[in-house]
Amino acid sequence: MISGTPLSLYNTLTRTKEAFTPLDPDNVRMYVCGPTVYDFAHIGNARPVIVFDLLFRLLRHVYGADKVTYVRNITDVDDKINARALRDFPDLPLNEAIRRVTEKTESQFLSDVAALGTLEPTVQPRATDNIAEMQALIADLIAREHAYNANGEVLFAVDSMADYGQLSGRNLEDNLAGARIAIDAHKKNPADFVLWKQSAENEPGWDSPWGRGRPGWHIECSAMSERYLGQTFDIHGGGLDLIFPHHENEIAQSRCAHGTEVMAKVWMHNGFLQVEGQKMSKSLGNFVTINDLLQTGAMGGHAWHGEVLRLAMLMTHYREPIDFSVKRLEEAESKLRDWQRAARGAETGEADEPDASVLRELADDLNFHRASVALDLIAKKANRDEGHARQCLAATLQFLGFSLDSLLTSDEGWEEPPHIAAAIADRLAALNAKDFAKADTIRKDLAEQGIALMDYKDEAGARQTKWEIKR
RNA sequence: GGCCACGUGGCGGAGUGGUUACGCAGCGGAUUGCAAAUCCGUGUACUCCGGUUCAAUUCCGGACGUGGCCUCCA
Repeated sequence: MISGTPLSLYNTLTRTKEAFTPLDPDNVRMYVCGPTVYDFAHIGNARPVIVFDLLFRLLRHVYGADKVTYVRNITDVDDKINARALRDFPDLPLNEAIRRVTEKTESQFLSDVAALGTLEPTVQPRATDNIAEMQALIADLIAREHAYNANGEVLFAVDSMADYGQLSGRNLEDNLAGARIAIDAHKKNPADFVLWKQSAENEPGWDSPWGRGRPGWHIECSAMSERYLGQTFDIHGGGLDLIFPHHENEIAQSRCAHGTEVMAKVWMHNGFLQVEGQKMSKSLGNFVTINDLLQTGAMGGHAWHGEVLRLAMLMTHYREPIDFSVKRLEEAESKLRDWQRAARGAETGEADEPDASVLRELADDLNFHRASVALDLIAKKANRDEGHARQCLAATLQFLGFSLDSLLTSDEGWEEPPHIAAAIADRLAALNAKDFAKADTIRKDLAEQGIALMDYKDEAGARQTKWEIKR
């Protein structure tokens, strides 16, 4: 362990916080459920992306940047995708229509997510590139008598697994009590779920020993995690809502196919999100996509920087519910600006280490909020010019996925317009001549261009001016 | 009906069996030609009802409230 930081993570499987020990410190392996690419990702989708990016960064720091494998899948086979393809491209052949939908949505997702300050996962496999692996897994399950063929569907037999339901803490009787499971005559147990289903002519399908069809929802993650991470790996993450049935069924498939006791050692789940105190839904009209926030005034009347969204998301512990609101975004924005102001002028290099106290807080089940308190303290020291606080703050911000000037200068390709420097020089000359009227005029002109000027005195006591973009 | 979270001061949000969380906003002060930025100081809290305890916001039980899952929704 490079930094000697002991990690402790909350494990849904045991409902406790546990010391984390990787199976192989030279290859720490994490799988996170990624998007189904049929529509813009909403801000709820952004939460696991951001949370597990933070964990990825922490793991890379602790075990080494090249010793962590992070897999986030792209689900590009799904009935919602089919429906969208038929709706949007009714005149194209189905496969072509589907390809259009998934390619467009995937690239949109990747650019949205990049704006949130996230690193790219090591591998981002697509379901459609892993059909053969899924079929092999299903064949194994049938061979081991954990799956059966009925009515043209291959189903997983939950009764064949003694400890099915371990992750979600529910037993099969509980599920039946709800009486909301469709009783299908062809299922041996109503809780049995589909591994492979037949496709009609107008549905995408692949040839298989069980006829032309397509995979069930859960099997892709079992197949892809095995392919890239092995039969047993360290961490599996996703949203709270995936615990049941998705993750429960992934576990059932993988363990039964491989005859293993464990699929992933640690299961981590982020909490849900509301918008302005209400459940996010299209019918309530408060459905907000990442892209809306980055590009439009859908929330708060103007677009928000991706790093502001990142901070707004991390301000609350990942397992707690979040109420996503304009007020929260404003608070995140002013906090990030405070940090960037305090870090300004820092000279950073590759050797700069993130702050130890920040790392310590993050190592405690990703307690970002306590880490941010530590960051506030460093920022305060930086503002007082204490020691290496400024460098430390800058390095820590970058480690956490924030840039050093995104809120102080303009977004992309920003270069300081020469007239700003000239105007500042003119104004300083005016000030030294005690021509305050002229100085104020210059400041007002720049303010109208969105540039805020701030006077201060340098170490020699001479008057200086700095500037930043104001909103 | 079953299972699972959560309920902290104006807001955000940690944490703890007894001692200031912290941040934002507010207020007071310093600094400043003015302003901004920055620094210093400062008030308000733990949903309700029982129980355990010398002591509970923190443990236990219950109530109420909010949200999630049991419907291929992160």
